[in-house]
Amino acid sequence: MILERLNVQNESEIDLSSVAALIGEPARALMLTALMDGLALPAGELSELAGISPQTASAHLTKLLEGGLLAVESHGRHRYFSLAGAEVAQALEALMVIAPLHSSKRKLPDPATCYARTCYDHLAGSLGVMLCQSLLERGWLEQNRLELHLTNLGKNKLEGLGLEVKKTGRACLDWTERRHHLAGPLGKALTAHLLERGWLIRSSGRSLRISEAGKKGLALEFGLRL
Amino acid sequence: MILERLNVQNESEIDLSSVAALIGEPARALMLTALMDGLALPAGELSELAGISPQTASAHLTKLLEGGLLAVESHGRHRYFSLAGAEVAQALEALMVIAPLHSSKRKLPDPATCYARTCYDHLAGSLGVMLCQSLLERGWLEQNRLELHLTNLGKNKLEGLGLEVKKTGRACLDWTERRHHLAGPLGKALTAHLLERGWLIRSSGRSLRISEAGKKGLALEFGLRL
DNA sequence: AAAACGTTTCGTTGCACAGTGAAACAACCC
DNA sequence: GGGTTGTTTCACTGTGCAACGAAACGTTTT
Repeated sequence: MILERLNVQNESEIDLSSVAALIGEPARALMLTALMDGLALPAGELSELAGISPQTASAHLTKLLEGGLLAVESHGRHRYFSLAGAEVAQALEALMVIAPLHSSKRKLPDPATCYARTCYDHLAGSLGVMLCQSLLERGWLEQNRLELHLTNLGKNKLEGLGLEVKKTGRACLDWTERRHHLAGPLGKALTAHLLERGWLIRSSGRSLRISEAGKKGLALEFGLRL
Repeated sequence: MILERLNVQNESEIDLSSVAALIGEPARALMLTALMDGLALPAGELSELAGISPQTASAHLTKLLEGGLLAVESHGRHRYFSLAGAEVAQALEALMVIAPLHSSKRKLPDPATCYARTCYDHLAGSLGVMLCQSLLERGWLEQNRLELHLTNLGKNKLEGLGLEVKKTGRACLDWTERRHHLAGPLGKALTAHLLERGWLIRSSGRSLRISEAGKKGLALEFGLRL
């Protein structure tokens, strides 16, 4: 997980108006506000969110990066963008205060979404972090830097659930929890499994909720205390 | 069918990006920062400050007004613009924080400028406030709401200095001091006199400094303790 | 190996908007 | 009154930049 931050080529050119101009483009403003909860989102998702094509979004994200408003984290072929710091979120909030009508329209991070959501293709939120933690504690998973491998115990247990065992996992930083959750093919497969079984149910947006069966099942199979 | 005014008249159209876009234009940003001390400046001075023609400045100022970033006060043929509120200044500061180079380049209000500066055409800063205060205490000036009139004593004294006595003054709120100083024709004439005599010397920008002769003269003639 | 996917680069088009000169308007001065 | 000054309006030009299609690149998956 490499956190790169592009240095501004000509620093003397960057001033108040430049930063404001970066925010002052509807599509960019949408992407920035989407990141205000500190979550890191991939370029594609941001482009969808802003209602623009991936190419256009890429150009915008590059500018935001160069302007020091965003940080990026490359995960394979994905690039996860997040606000460069709390000061950026603060500035956005300050602007919202003086944006007449929208001070009422602005919504705080949804608690349900914080609890359980999809992070691209896998489970995130505090539930995702808890699950990952539990699998590590039980010895189903082994962590080597950012790689998460199934142990033999884990393989057996997952086979018992009818899951592919060839897949490998990857640690993904959860921005609401500031701890890792399980991503990569394994994370994707596991999440898909939980959805198929009806333990997790897609709610509005990326938010997820747990079914009654899911509560029992997750406690029984993965040792989660919910 | 002519589409009248695509400009944001409908407040529901105003959002984060619109406000940021207003600030994100170099000339407008310059004018806004010039107003960050809370001072109200006329359109002409703002256009000069931003290095643009009066027409262009007028267009910009109109937009800033419609966007709710500025307030305006008409005094005769002058229109004094000021920030619409403290929240605006706060947002501008928040933006300066995340403007890379300017976190180091950003200068707090210059102490010298805080001490003595021109406010359009008259003396402002703590020196301006002190002078106004002293003239009131000595009974040269009388205050009636925002009007500052010379008393007979004041007229005599100023005539002794070779100043016009027909002129009348106006109280102008000093934002660095949060107290009034002497403005209006009288303030202008008095300041011009101080400059002519070499008691005050124009420094960089609107900042002023006091000469040695000025220190003595101001103490002697106006009872200022410097 | 090939195929699928996420992302970026390139080339082009189109539009919003800052900028100006000329002129109108308004308030102040002598 | 006429002249001056501060500001705005109008009509027009030029350009910076967001947008997209097409294609290239790098990674992951089968």
